[in-house]
Amino acid sequence: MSRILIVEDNRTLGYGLRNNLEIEGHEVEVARDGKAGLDRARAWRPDLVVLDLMLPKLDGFQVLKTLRQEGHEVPVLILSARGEEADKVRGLRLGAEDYLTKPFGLLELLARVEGLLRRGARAASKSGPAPGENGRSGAPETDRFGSVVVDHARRTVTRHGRPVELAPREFDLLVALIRRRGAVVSRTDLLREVWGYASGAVSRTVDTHVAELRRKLEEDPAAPRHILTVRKVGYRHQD
Amino acid sequence: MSRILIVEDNRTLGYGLRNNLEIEGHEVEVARDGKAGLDRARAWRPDLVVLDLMLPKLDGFQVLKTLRQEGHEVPVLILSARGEEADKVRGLRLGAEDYLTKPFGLLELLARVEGLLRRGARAASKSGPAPGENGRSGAPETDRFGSVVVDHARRTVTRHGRPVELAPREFDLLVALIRRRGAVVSRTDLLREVWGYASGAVSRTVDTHVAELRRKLEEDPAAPRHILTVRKVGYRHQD
DNA sequence: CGGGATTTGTCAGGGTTTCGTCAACTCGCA
DNA sequence: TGCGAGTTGACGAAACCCTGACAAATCCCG
Repeated sequence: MSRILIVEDNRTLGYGLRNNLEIEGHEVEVARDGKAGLDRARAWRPDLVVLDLMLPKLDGFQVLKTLRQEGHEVPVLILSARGEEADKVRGLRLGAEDYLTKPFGLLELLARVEGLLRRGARAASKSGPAPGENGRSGAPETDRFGSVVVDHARRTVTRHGRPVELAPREFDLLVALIRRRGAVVSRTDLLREVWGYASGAVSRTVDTHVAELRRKLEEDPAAPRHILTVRKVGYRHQD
Repeated sequence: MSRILIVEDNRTLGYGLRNNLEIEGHEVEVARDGKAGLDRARAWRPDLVVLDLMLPKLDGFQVLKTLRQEGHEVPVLILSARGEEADKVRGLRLGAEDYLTKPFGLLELLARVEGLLRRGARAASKSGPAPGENGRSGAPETDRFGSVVVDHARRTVTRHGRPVELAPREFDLLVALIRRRGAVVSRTDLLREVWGYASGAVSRTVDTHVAELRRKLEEDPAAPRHILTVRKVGYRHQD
């Protein structure tokens, strides 16, 4: 749908992001250092740049500054290892649209990417879509299974029409499962998506949160019908 | 709905304004220096001009003066970096309709734009539309939730029919939450919309203002029913 | 079919994060 | 100088998350 340039030297992270953004339907390129990133941005004119700050050859700040000086208006989402407030301020000052500190969950990044693209999309097309804040790209506004309704914009869940309180991690986990539409998700993938790339969390963590979800959402938590265990692999969501 | 010309050399700012005004349903063009701005104003005949004062080639004062000399009565909203009273007076002398100093919140600008357009529309047609104060472009004139009524035009709020005094920031924050119609708004987005583009404001600022809103608007501020916290993300308004 | 090995479910304690609150401070303005 | 609005950091309370130990379930294979 949109063209996204990722400027990131960590190969694992770069590939992971590319994969997931491509699954979302975007065209993606990856540059491994600041110089290459700048060149690709100039030549390829992406709709969004995901920019790591710590980069070989030319750091993210310089890339961003140069881009802006040359008049590129492309929205930029900054990734930073340190959570330094100074970095954040500096980044936003230089004209970045958003800022994310590692470790971050994949879902959080995807959400921000979609947000930035939605905001920026209208600049190009003269007749923007109806101002009713619609015209979403990928995800629907709500999901439902059984008597459960998940409202993504509100970050709320109801069951039998009554609100269910989910903790942040629980909600993110639920979304990660729903997103896969029935496919099995390994614990590793869940940890990556929900907990974040650099997270060293292990052991019973995922299971505990799944249990909590079942307790709150399943009619009979002991015999789940929607959040299913796939032995030796992970979990799977079913309508 | 209306044609708006933005004359602003800062690309990031111009881009952001264009996006948001287009979301509000307006047709927008951006000129990056005074000369280009003047040309576009002559040729395109916008319904409103948003005019930066500090501009390359031809500063805002000169643009405005020339426009007026040539007989253009288009409403002009001046943006200025410095808050110099002299500038303001001079701008209004030259026939500007309104004046805003950076950094300003997005909402404040949007509100003034709508105000100017409404006023301008009436001036154009001698027999103004029915005095019922209608014919708006996007937002409704008032919002209500619980026993609270928000009058956008007057920037006033009542609760149980009795007026509630809100500070400017508090009112803007409330509007920003209401505008999203129930969706979660992150602290970052709130800072962007209410506090302004280049604002590096951080920490407890948003929370403090939310607390104040709850104190003034909620029946039981400790158990809010309308201005809700969404942990790890931000806040959400509910009818 | 049964025993052992592996995997998952459950639970509660404590460390951590996040939010609400408050008071001090700055700033612009009269 | 006094005032009100806005901002900030400190602090405490609450929510949340992780972990490790143990129980239950499942699988493997004899």
